Amino acid sequence: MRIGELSKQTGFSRDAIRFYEREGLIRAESAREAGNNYKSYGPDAVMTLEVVKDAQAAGMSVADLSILLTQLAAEDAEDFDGDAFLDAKIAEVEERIEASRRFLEILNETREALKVAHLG
Amino acid sequence: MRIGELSKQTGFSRDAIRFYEREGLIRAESAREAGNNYKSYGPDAVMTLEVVKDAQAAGMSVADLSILLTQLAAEDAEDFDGDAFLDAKIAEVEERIEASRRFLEILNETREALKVAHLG
DNA sequence: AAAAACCATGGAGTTAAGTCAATGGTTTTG
DNA sequence: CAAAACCATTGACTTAACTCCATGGTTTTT
Repeated sequence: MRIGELSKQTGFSRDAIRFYEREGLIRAESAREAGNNYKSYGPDAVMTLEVVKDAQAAGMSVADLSILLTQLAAEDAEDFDGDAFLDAKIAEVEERIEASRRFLEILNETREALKVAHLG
Repeated sequence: MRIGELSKQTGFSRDAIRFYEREGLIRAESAREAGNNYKSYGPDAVMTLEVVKDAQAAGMSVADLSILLTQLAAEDAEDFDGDAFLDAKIAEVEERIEASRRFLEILNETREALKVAHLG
Protein backbone atom coordinates (compact mmCIF):
# COMPACT_ATOMS: atom_id res chain seq x y z
CA MET A 1 0.00 0.00 0.00
CA ARG A 2 1.05 3.62 -0.43
CA ILE A 3 1.60 6.10 2.31
CA GLY A 4 -1.90 7.58 2.15
CA GLU A 5 -3.51 4.23 2.78
CA LEU A 6 -1.09 3.47 5.60
CA SER A 7 -1.91 6.82 7.11
CA LYS A 8 -5.61 6.13 6.91
CA GLN A 9 -5.25 2.69 8.48
CA THR A 10 -3.08 3.79 11.37
CA GLY A 11 -4.19 7.30 12.09
CA PHE A 12 -0.67 8.68 11.79
CA SER A 13 -0.09 11.58 9.43
CA ARG A 14 1.95 11.07 6.29
CA ASP A 15 4.63 13.30 7.66
CA ALA A 16 4.78 11.32 10.87
CA ILE A 17 5.07 8.09 8.89
CA ARG A 18 7.90 9.52 6.80
CA PHE A 19 9.58 10.63 9.98
CA TYR A 20 9.29 7.16 11.51
CA GLU A 21 10.68 5.64 8.37
CA ARG A 22 13.69 7.96 8.45
CA GLU A 23 14.17 6.96 12.07
CA GLY A 24 14.10 3.30 11.16
CA LEU A 25 10.83 2.23 12.76
CA ILE A 26 9.38 0.93 9.54
CA ARG A 27 10.72 0.14 6.11
CA ALA A 28 9.17 0.68 2.73
CA GLU A 29 9.32 -2.44 0.63
CA SER A 30 12.50 -2.53 -1.38
CA ALA A 31 10.74 -2.53 -4.71
CA ARG A 32 9.00 0.71 -5.42
CA GLU A 33 5.91 0.70 -7.50
CA ALA A 34 6.76 0.13 -11.13
CA GLY A 35 7.80 3.23 -12.95
CA ASN A 36 6.92 5.94 -10.47
CA ASN A 37 8.98 6.52 -7.39
CA TYR A 38 6.23 5.90 -4.89
CA LYS A 39 7.13 3.91 -1.81
CA SER A 40 5.12 0.86 -0.98
CA TYR A 41 4.43 -0.53 2.49
CA GLY A 42 3.39 -4.03 3.49
CA PRO A 43 0.68 -4.92 6.02
CA ASP A 44 3.43 -5.46 8.60
CA ALA A 45 3.88 -1.71 8.62
CA VAL A 46 0.34 -1.35 9.96
CA MET A 47 1.09 -3.76 12.76
CA THR A 48 4.35 -2.09 13.61
CA LEU A 49 2.72 1.31 13.74
CA GLU A 50 0.07 -0.05 16.05
CA VAL A 51 2.77 -1.18 18.41
CA VAL A 52 4.38 2.22 18.04
CA LYS A 53 1.15 3.84 19.13
CA ASP A 54 0.94 1.78 22.29
CA ALA A 55 4.63 2.26 22.94
CA GLN A 56 4.30 6.01 22.72
CA ALA A 57 1.44 5.92 25.18
CA ALA A 58 3.78 3.96 27.42
CA GLY A 59 6.31 6.76 27.21
CA MET A 60 8.79 5.29 24.76
CA SER A 61 10.73 7.71 22.61
CA VAL A 62 11.27 7.16 18.92
CA ALA A 63 14.93 6.52 19.65
CA ASP A 64 13.98 3.81 22.13
CA LEU A 65 11.59 2.31 19.64
CA SER A 66 14.21 2.24 16.95
CA ILE A 67 16.28 0.00 19.18
CA LEU A 68 13.39 -2.06 20.53
CA LEU A 69 11.88 -2.81 17.16
CA THR A 70 15.18 -4.21 16.04
CA GLN A 71 15.07 -6.53 19.02
CA LEU A 72 11.49 -7.46 18.27
CA ALA A 73 12.45 -8.38 14.74
CA ALA A 74 15.48 -10.33 15.88
CA GLU A 75 13.48 -12.47 18.28
CA ASP A 76 15.17 -15.56 16.95
CA ALA A 77 18.68 -14.22 16.70
CA GLU A 78 21.05 -16.49 18.56
CA ASP A 79 23.71 -14.26 19.92
CA PHE A 80 22.26 -11.06 21.07
CA ASP A 81 23.34 -8.89 23.95
CA GLY A 82 20.60 -6.29 24.15
CA ASP A 83 18.73 -7.94 26.99
CA ALA A 84 19.79 -5.24 29.40
CA PHE A 85 18.11 -2.54 27.36
CA LEU A 86 14.96 -4.57 27.02
CA ASP A 87 14.87 -5.29 30.74
CA ALA A 88 15.41 -1.64 31.54
CA LYS A 89 12.51 -0.64 29.33
CA ILE A 90 10.28 -3.27 30.87
CA ALA A 91 11.04 -1.85 34.29
CA GLU A 92 10.39 1.68 33.06
CA VAL A 93 7.00 0.77 31.66
CA GLU A 94 6.05 -1.06 34.82
CA GLU A 95 6.95 1.96 36.92
CA ARG A 96 5.06 4.22 34.61
CA ILE A 97 1.96 2.09 34.93
CA GLU A 98 2.23 2.23 38.69
CA ALA A 99 2.64 6.00 38.69
CA SER A 100 -0.30 6.34 36.32
CA ARG A 101 -2.41 4.25 38.62
CA ARG A 102 -1.53 6.42 41.60
CA PHE A 103 -2.41 9.51 39.64
CA LEU A 104 -5.63 7.99 38.40
CA GLU A 105 -6.62 7.31 41.97
CA ILE A 106 -6.14 10.96 42.84
CA LEU A 107 -8.22 12.02 39.87
CA ASN A 108 -11.00 9.65 40.85
CA GLU A 109 -10.99 10.88 44.42
CA THR A 110 -11.20 14.41 43.15
CA ARG A 111 -14.12 13.61 40.94
CA GLU A 112 -15.93 12.02 43.84
CA ALA A 113 -15.28 15.02 46.02
CA LEU A 114 -16.62 17.30 43.33
CA LYS A 115 -19.70 15.17 42.92
CA VAL A 116 -20.45 15.45 46.63
CA ALA A 117 -19.85 19.18 46.58
CA HIS A 118 -22.29 19.46 43.70
CA LEU A 119 -25.01 17.72 45.59
CA GLY A 120 -24.46 19.71 48.73
CA MET B 1 11.91 25.78 52.83
CA ARG B 2 13.93 27.32 50.03
CA ILE B 3 14.18 26.09 46.48
CA GLY B 4 17.33 24.05 47.03
CA GLU B 5 15.71 22.01 49.75
CA LEU B 6 12.57 21.55 47.69
CA SER B 7 14.71 20.38 44.82
CA LYS B 8 16.51 17.89 47.02
CA GLN B 9 13.26 16.53 48.44
CA THR B 10 11.51 16.11 45.11
CA GLY B 11 14.28 15.34 42.68
CA PHE B 12 13.26 18.17 40.34
CA SER B 13 15.92 20.67 39.33
CA ARG B 14 15.70 24.24 40.58
CA ASP B 15 15.06 25.41 37.06
CA ALA B 16 12.26 22.93 36.64
CA ILE B 17 10.70 24.07 39.90
CA ARG B 18 10.90 27.71 38.84
CA PHE B 19 9.32 26.73 35.56
CA TYR B 20 6.47 24.93 37.32
CA GLU B 21 5.93 27.92 39.53
CA ARG B 22 5.71 30.24 36.54
CA GLU B 23 3.19 27.84 35.04
CA GLY B 24 1.11 27.92 38.20
CA LEU B 25 1.62 24.36 39.47
CA ILE B 26 2.97 25.50 42.81
CA ARG B 27 3.09 28.77 44.69
CA ALA B 28 5.81 30.20 46.85
CA GLU B 29 4.48 31.35 50.17
CA SER B 30 3.38 34.91 49.96
CA ALA B 31 5.79 36.13 52.60
CA ARG B 32 9.34 35.96 51.43
CA GLU B 33 12.04 35.31 53.92
CA ALA B 34 12.69 38.40 55.99
CA GLY B 35 15.00 40.85 54.32
CA ASN B 36 16.35 38.85 51.42
CA ASN B 37 14.23 38.14 48.39
CA TYR B 38 14.34 34.38 48.65
CA LYS B 39 11.16 32.52 47.94
CA SER B 40 9.89 30.10 50.51
CA TYR B 41 7.86 26.95 49.89
CA GLY B 42 5.67 25.04 52.28
CA PRO B 43 5.57 21.24 52.67
CA ASP B 44 2.50 21.20 50.45
CA ALA B 45 4.79 22.03 47.56
CA VAL B 46 6.56 18.71 48.10
CA MET B 47 3.27 16.86 47.94
CA THR B 48 2.14 18.72 44.88
CA LEU B 49 5.38 18.01 43.09
CA GLU B 50 5.06 14.35 43.91
CA VAL B 51 1.67 14.34 42.26
CA VAL B 52 3.21 16.20 39.34
CA LYS B 53 5.78 13.46 38.96
CA ASP B 54 3.14 10.74 38.77
CA ALA B 55 1.01 12.86 36.49
CA GLN B 56 3.87 13.36 34.07
CA ALA B 57 4.48 9.64 34.01
CA ALA B 58 0.79 9.33 33.17
CA GLY B 59 1.30 11.62 30.19
CA MET B 60 -0.16 14.84 31.54
CA SER B 61 1.24 18.05 30.16
CA VAL B 62 2.12 20.98 32.37
CA ALA B 63 -0.80 22.86 30.86
CA ASP B 64 -3.16 20.04 31.84
CA LEU B 65 -1.71 19.98 35.31
CA SER B 66 -2.16 23.66 35.72
CA ILE B 67 -5.87 23.16 35.21
CA LEU B 68 -6.15 19.93 37.17
CA LEU B 69 -4.32 21.20 40.22
CA THR B 70 -6.76 24.05 40.41
CA GLN B 71 -9.57 21.50 40.47
CA LEU B 72 -7.74 19.45 43.08
CA ALA B 73 -7.43 22.50 45.28
CA ALA B 74 -11.07 23.45 44.75
CA GLU B 75 -12.34 20.05 45.83
CA ASP B 76 -14.87 21.67 48.11
CA ALA B 77 -15.99 24.42 45.77
CA GLU B 78 -19.72 24.34 45.35
CA ASP B 79 -20.40 25.50 41.87
CA PHE B 80 -17.85 24.22 39.50
CA ASP B 81 -18.29 23.19 35.90
CA GLY B 82 -14.94 21.64 35.08
CA ASP B 83 -16.10 18.06 35.54
CA ALA B 84 -15.89 17.45 31.82
CA PHE B 85 -12.18 18.16 31.74
CA LEU B 86 -11.55 15.96 34.73
CA ASP B 87 -13.58 13.14 33.22
CA ALA B 88 -11.74 13.47 29.94
CA LYS B 89 -8.40 13.22 31.69
CA ILE B 90 -9.51 10.20 33.67
CA ALA B 91 -10.45 8.49 30.44
CA GLU B 92 -7.13 9.45 28.89
CA VAL B 93 -5.13 8.02 31.74
CA GLU B 94 -7.16 4.83 31.71
CA GLU B 95 -6.53 4.39 28.01
CA ARG B 96 -2.88 5.09 28.47
CA ILE B 97 -2.62 2.43 31.12
CA GLU B 98 -4.28 -0.06 28.81
CA ALA B 99 -1.94 0.79 25.96
CA SER B 100 1.03 0.53 28.27
CA ARG B 101 -0.11 -2.87 29.39
CA ARG B 102 -0.42 -4.08 25.82
CA PHE B 103 3.03 -2.81 25.05
CA LEU B 104 4.45 -4.35 28.21
CA GLU B 105 3.05 -7.67 27.15
CA ILE B 106 4.88 -7.45 23.84
CA LEU B 107 8.10 -6.57 25.61
CA ASN B 108 7.73 -9.51 27.93
CA GLU B 109 7.03 -11.87 25.08
CA THR B 110 10.10 -10.61 23.33
CA ARG B 111 12.24 -11.12 26.38
CA GLU B 112 11.00 -14.67 26.68
CA ALA B 113 11.72 -15.35 23.05
CA LEU B 114 15.21 -14.00 23.45
CA LYS B 115 15.79 -16.12 26.51
CA VAL B 116 14.83 -19.25 24.60
CA ALA B 117 17.06 -18.26 21.71
CA HIS B 118 19.93 -17.78 24.13
CA LEU B 119 19.56 -21.27 25.51
CA GLY B 120 19.29 -22.86 22.12
C1' DA C 1 -7.42 16.53 -20.89
C1' DA C 2 -7.85 19.43 -17.10
C1' DA C 3 -8.35 19.50 -12.22
C1' DA C 4 -7.92 17.43 -8.04
C1' DA C 5 -5.62 14.34 -5.27
C1' DC C 6 -1.58 11.94 -4.29
C1' DC C 7 3.54 11.18 -3.87
C1' DA C 8 8.84 12.36 -2.88
C1' DT C 9 12.42 15.25 -1.15
C1' DG C 10 14.48 18.96 1.28
C1' DG C 11 14.49 22.21 4.56
C1' DA C 12 12.45 25.62 7.58
C1' DG C 13 9.31 26.27 11.46
C1' DT C 14 6.77 24.92 15.78
C1' DT C 15 5.72 23.41 20.55
C1' DA C 16 6.66 21.58 25.09
C1' DA C 17 9.48 21.26 28.67
C1' DG C 18 12.86 22.35 30.29
C1' DT C 19 18.40 23.70 30.53
C1' DC C 20 22.19 26.98 30.55
C1' DA C 21 24.58 31.25 31.08
C1' DA C 22 25.04 35.89 32.78
C1' DT C 23 24.46 39.16 36.30
C1' DG C 24 24.08 40.55 40.84
C1' DG C 25 22.66 39.93 45.37
C1' DT C 26 22.69 36.75 50.18
C1' DT C 27 24.21 33.04 53.36
C1' DT C 28 26.89 29.63 54.96
C1' DT C 29 31.28 27.65 55.82
C1' DG C 30 36.31 26.84 56.64
C1' DC D 1 36.27 37.52 56.51
C1' DA D 2 36.88 35.46 52.21
C1' DA D 3 35.42 31.63 49.46
C1' DA D 4 31.99 28.65 48.38
C1' DA D 5 27.31 27.78 48.01
C1' DC D 6 22.87 29.48 47.44
C1' DC D 7 19.15 32.57 45.51
C1' DA D 8 16.41 35.61 41.79
C1' DT D 9 15.64 37.18 37.15
C1' DT D 10 16.16 37.52 32.34
C1' DG D 11 16.75 35.66 28.14
C1' DA D 12 18.97 32.66 24.90
C1' DC D 13 19.49 27.86 23.80
C1' DT D 14 18.30 22.79 23.35
C1' DT D 15 15.83 18.44 22.18
C1' DA D 16 12.08 15.57 20.55
C1' DA D 17 8.70 14.90 17.60
C1' DC D 18 6.72 16.31 14.62
C1' DT D 19 4.30 20.00 11.03
C1' DC D 20 4.38 23.05 7.17
C1' DC D 21 5.95 24.77 2.81
C1' DA D 22 7.89 24.69 -1.71
C1' DT D 23 8.94 22.27 -5.71
C1' DG D 24 8.12 19.03 -9.06
C1' DG D 25 6.58 14.70 -10.54
C1' DT D 26 2.32 10.85 -10.94
C1' DT D 27 -2.53 9.16 -10.66
C1' DT D 28 -7.11 9.46 -10.32
C1' DT D 29 -11.27 11.77 -11.05
C1' DT D 30 -14.58 14.47 -13.55
